[in-house]
Amino acid sequence: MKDLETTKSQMRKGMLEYCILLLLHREASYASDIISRLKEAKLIVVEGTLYPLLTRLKNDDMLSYEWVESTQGPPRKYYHLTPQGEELLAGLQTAWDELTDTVNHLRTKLLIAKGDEKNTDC
Amino acid sequence: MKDLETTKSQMRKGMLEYCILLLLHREASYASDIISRLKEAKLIVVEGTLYPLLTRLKNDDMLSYEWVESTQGPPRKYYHLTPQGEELLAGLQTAWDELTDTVNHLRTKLLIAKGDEKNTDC
DNA sequence: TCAAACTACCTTGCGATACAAGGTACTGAT
DNA sequence: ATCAGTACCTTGTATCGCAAGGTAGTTTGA
Repeated sequence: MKDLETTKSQMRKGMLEYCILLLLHREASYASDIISRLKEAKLIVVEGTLYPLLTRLKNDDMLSYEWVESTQGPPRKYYHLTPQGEELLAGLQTAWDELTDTVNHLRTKLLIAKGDEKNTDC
Repeated sequence: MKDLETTKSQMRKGMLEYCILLLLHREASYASDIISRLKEAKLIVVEGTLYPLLTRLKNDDMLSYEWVESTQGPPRKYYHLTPQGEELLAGLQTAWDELTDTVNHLRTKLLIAKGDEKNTDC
């Protein structure tokens, strides 16, 4: 039964963009490092997902970057939020809150109504 | 700037399946009614989204349905959860909780670290 | 010197999803 | 008989995440 895994994966869609903006809001970072940080936070992301996403955000003027030389290995592209990116982050913040409110509302209204029938305060 | 709308829409992916299982967990229902209920909960879903989703869940034995005659209009397909569907719902419940925990963790760790610097309890 | 390992960049092709738009069919009222 | 209302469903398009594969600079070690 692979459907649970599929849907769990689907649940992450869209939130990745939000989480990446969150990470970059604090401080500039580069792709490989972003992947490591998200993995620490239990959000597995791979290169084939992240690079197109960063490019999209850059093309929409939400991010910009500078090349920074590294003492070990090739140079790195450090991304940071533009003012527009900060606005987008604020908007996603609100969207995220509204969405969780909606789902939790549905949940308490529907699940408790069936599972927890001891509540007879009507 | 259409990117916010796009991403808000993305944030809903995967959660629709969860919300629909939530609705059907309480009582059987049919497609048009499910759309109305989700709209009340501020989750806009259209037919072209819902019908394929219901079919997918039925083909995976998460849902089953019966035709029920209506006093007004054509007969309706009333969907309800199978035992497997109940298991899936429980799994999605856990997945949802873990995901919101992860995101909220990232948020308090990163946003407050920058915006709210009065917290100097280190 | 040359090759292997490491790091970091990026692209291509696939499957899954949401949505817009359009189509079928039954019912009841004008 | 025709039109509005309800409920079903399908097709085509765009987007997204991911697996897999590719490029290139740096360091290490034989």
